[in-house]
Amino acid sequence: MQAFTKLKNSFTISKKDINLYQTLSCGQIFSYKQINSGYLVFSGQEFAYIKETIGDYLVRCDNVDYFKNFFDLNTNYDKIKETLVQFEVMKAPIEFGGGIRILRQDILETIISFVISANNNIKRITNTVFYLREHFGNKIGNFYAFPTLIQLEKITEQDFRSAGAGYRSPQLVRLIKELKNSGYERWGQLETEVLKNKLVALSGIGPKVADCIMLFAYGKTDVFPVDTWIEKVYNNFFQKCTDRKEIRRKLVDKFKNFSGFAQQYLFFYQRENKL
DNA sequence: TTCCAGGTGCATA
DNA sequence: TATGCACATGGA
Repeated sequence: MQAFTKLKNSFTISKKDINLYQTLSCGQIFSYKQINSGYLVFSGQEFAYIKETIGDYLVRCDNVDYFKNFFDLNTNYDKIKETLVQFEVMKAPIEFGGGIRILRQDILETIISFVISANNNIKRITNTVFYLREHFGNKIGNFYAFPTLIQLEKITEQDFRSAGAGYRSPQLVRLIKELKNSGYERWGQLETEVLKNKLVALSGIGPKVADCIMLFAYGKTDVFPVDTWIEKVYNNFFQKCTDRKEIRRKLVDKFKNFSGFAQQYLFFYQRENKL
């Protein structure tokens, strides 16, 4: 019997409100697997099995509240898209990937995953994150949770290298020490700039990784992670510029509290179409 | 073989 | 404060 058939609870999400393929493959999450009948989604100590039906997605999990928050179901994305589509540059990306929702992911997993993401590709990041789960995390059903901070503290630099973290391995060991007693779990209450200063003070976290963590774990939407793909977007659709700090400043100034949403629609559009 | 991938840290000026 | 280089590693 498959482990996910033992999950205790379920709820549905209408396909009008989400496109799961777009939401999972747009680069915001590394811990999911597409299987024949649907998706397995992992976050921190939880997981869900999601089955696609004609009109909606059936989410089976143990912790319904966790996954309703995870999929950001209290946010009205129609209103967000109505606002963004007024910008000419957003019309095609929203038409193409309008089913994306920003996930509210486990903070610790997001921090570690996006430090691994630096100068890396999504396939390899995914493999490294799953290696960490399978070698150091708690067993949940037939699967593995992301390691807790206590479990992460036991991982050596060589372990991280074996996981494929490469030259980021010593930074990860240092980062985990810094996270202990930092109170990072409660930083969501901080103003965006205060939170950013706290994050970039940690090992392995620069401005771009901090923006990703703020958007995907702390729910801050007045941020605009600028990576190699967004640099291409900016040069294709705005103007020629290689200064990522300047690109970020201009895009946040343009999209304000909708920046994080705009970023995901643009990122997905650029990456899927290799424009 | 070379380039690229959800960049960051560090030395130098 | 700004610039430039080194850093693992696998796929295209």
